[in-house]
Amino acid sequence: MGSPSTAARVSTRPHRVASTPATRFDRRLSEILTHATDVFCEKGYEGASMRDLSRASGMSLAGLYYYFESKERLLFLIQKHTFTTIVQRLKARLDGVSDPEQQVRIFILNHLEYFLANQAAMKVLSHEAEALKNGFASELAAIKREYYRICVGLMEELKRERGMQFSTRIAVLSLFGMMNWIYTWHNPRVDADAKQLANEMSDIFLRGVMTSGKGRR
Amino acid sequence: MGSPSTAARVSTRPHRVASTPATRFDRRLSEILTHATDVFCEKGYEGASMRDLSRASGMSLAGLYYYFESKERLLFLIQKHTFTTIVQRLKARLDGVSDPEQQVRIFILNHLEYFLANQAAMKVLSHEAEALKNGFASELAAIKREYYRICVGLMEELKRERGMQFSTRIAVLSLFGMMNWIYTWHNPRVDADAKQLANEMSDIFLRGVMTSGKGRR
DNA sequence: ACTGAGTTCGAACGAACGTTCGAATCAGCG
DNA sequence: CGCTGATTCGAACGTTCGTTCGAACTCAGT
Repeated sequence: MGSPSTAARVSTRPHRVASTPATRFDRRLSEILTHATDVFCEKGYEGASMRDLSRASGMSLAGLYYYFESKERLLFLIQKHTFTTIVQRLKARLDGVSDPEQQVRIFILNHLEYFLANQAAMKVLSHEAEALKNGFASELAAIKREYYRICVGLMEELKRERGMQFSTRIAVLSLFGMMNWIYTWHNPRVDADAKQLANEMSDIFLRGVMTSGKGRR
Repeated sequence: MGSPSTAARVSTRPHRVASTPATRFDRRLSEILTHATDVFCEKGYEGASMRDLSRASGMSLAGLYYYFESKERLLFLIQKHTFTTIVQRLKARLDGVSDPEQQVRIFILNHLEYFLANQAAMKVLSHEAEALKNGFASELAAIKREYYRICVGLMEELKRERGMQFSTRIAVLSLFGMMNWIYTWHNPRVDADAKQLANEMSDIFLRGVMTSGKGRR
């Protein structure tokens, strides 16, 4: 309400030729999202001001509001796009693979590859998970739950196949912890690339969770 | 400079009898720290205003500044106290234990027990790790490094004793990820207590890291 | 050259921010 | 009681915050 009819929404207008894959509006918006992601990554959502975002994207303070109606919605757009993309890539990679262990290894590799290739966006996704409110929060929580459910499904399948016993919830959440914590320590000049890290973490996690015996202290 | 000579510092004044373990100043300060910890936990450091802290601690806005000279120093005091305490408890528990696997299990148990018993403080410590600047940041980084080094030491000892091969850095940082991520998911009404969680995570981690074979995919 | 929709901006809004200051209140002791 | 230093507070400081508004610019179609 109170805004121009076509502004501040993702374009639904037809684009005539394939020369430009999206409208000018969408292209400019995603440029802004990219710059905003870097600023949120560096200063945090609350710590970053609209004036910081203006400076980073080279657009005036007022001009930004042509592309989104609030700072909170901007964060939402960043998080939703990032999360949707990683889920979608995962599904494509899992397609056609049936061995449960392979599937879990693919899950970990997909997560870490995307994480390291889009460090800023993934840090914003991990670190600012609680910054959104109400409607924004619940829409994002739905995607998060889907992603979590996929991982739980893979683990349960692996468990059934090999007749193992462990708490799926603790295992999966521990795995997420291992993977997401990366943004606090990964240094591209010191640490290995995503493929090798994924192998190391997969080995630790899978060997840890397999091995039937309860292994009490 | 510009502040009263005794104010805004931890007391070095002698307290005469053992009836009160600290001065009135120190007691009041730690009450404020407790309330501030809850607010920082809920709203984040940047998201929490001094007026929020005033409301939560039942003291006037101006009154707070009698106890610390800036919002940043308040966060520093919280983080330093929390981190110092967990390191100190760890050292006491490790004393006299010589079996490396036992030592690692104790490390994990100590971390998780303290984490769950002081969830708010540990979330502030984990989540607001980048909020401090310059002097404050480096003093805290020193404690963090000491804690990290202790864990690395235990792992190297375990590695030597059993002739294993793995990257200590990746293993230790993965372990920290598993443990610290807890603040994003732990629900006391659903999840087990610290002792059991520590056992489950220890089993996953130790079994994952042991087992000599490289285990390539 | 004119139109009209799409895009950008300078300037300002009221609210909230962290911090300060001087006066008021309190507690303990002569 | 009255004195003294420790503690607390209301009121304000100047700055920065997210957001708004109307005017100006761009540019394809006539």
